[in-house]
Amino acid sequence: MFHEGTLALSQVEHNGMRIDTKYLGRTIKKLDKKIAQLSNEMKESAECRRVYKTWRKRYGVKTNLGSHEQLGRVLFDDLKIKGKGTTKSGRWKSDKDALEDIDLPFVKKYLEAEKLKKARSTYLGGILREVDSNGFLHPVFNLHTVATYRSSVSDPNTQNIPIRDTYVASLVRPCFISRSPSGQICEHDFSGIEVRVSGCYNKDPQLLTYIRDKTTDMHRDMAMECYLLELNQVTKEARYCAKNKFVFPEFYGDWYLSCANSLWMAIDRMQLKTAQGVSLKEHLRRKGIKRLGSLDPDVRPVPGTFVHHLQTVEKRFWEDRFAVYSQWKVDWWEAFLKKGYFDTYTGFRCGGLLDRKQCVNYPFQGSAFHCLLWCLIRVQKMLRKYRMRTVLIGQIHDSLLSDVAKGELKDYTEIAHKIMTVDLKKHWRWIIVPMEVDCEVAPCGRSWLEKEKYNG
DNA sequence: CAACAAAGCGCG
DNA sequence: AAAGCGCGCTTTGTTG
Repeated sequence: MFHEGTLALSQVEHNGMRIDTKYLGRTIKKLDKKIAQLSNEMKESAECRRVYKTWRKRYGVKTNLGSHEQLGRVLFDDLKIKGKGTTKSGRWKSDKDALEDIDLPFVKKYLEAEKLKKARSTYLGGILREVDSNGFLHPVFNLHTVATYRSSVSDPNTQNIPIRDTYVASLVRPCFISRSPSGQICEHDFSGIEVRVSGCYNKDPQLLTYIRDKTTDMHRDMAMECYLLELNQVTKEARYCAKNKFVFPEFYGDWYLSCANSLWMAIDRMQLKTAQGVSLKEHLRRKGIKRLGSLDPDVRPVPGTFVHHLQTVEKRFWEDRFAVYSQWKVDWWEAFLKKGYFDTYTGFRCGGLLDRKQCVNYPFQGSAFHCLLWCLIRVQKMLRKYRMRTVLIGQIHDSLLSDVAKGELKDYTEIAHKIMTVDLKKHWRWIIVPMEVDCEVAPCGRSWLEKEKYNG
């Protein structure tokens, strides 16, 4: 599969992604201006003066407003703001999490500037550096670099193009356009494939039911438990938080203390409410949970705190709800210790120095990607067989990116959908759950940003 | 100047 | 006992 995959991905490299170079140049200029403007405000506006003066006092001509190490010293040493601890080497933590609750205009501007600088240098700058004279990008796909036997992409990396922050996405994604004014950027995405594949390994009956029975909803149920909600009180946002701040972290080996913290912070940051409009802080207070509680691992959780509550949620999660999954992890790890390796269902052997979490996470991270890779190979064969003009232009772990030629959308999406949901399952009988695919398509000649849900 | 480590941040 | 997994890329700051 990797031999065929290498050939297929080299074709994807050759195809390349069309770049809107005019937009790129324009947006770089615009961002440079915005970044300079922000930097100016940090130095000269009245509301920022106190912080900037303190900074100058400490660093003089060495003042660098892009240095997070300097920022940490200024805020947490000089201005006595309460920090969020230090890194391993003893410097103040100064990432987004440590800064975003500080109510200073200077810090708000700093965070905004850092965000724009990231967009400017990593993304727009990276694209500009790599785009060829025809306006095409040809990123490099690797199958030999990743410990889990996933893929990686470089020069530039097109597997981490911004999407979650809608503003940054709206700056970067318009760069990626169809190669023809009548063509369409199209993306097929396996939904929840890592969870599905993990179900194939651990065969936890509860997890399999969640996957197979569409009337059930794991993330909704965990939102109910985490925030003590009734079914009719769960909002989309609460479900989102349960999914991304509890379920996935727990599946990958996180623990209740850090989950409790991020779920709790999310209430204010995302202004979480019940469906009826009551703030979740207030809601929890009515249920007897009045504060977060200590995040110190050595302090025993106190009843009436959110930390204590999450401890019980975690216990039920692993000991009652997903007990079979829990036991599978124990068995898989012990088998690895005994043999020194494990084999994935897709035919890969992982050995060497692995810790417990890596050992129980690698098999489905790799296997999930192999599902996508197998489909990519097949889709490309079909495109060639039917002499279609649609081309594959990328792959993002569980999704397939294409530039669909005029008049081929219906055929292409049918082919891709069938391969991903039907043929794949026939090829690998270990896939004992349904595979589901979301398809998104951009209007003719428009960019990757503008993809929207497509229904046959 | 190059090489490297650390910290940070984007994605699945 | 430790306290999410996997990547690539950038800037800062140090070292030789």
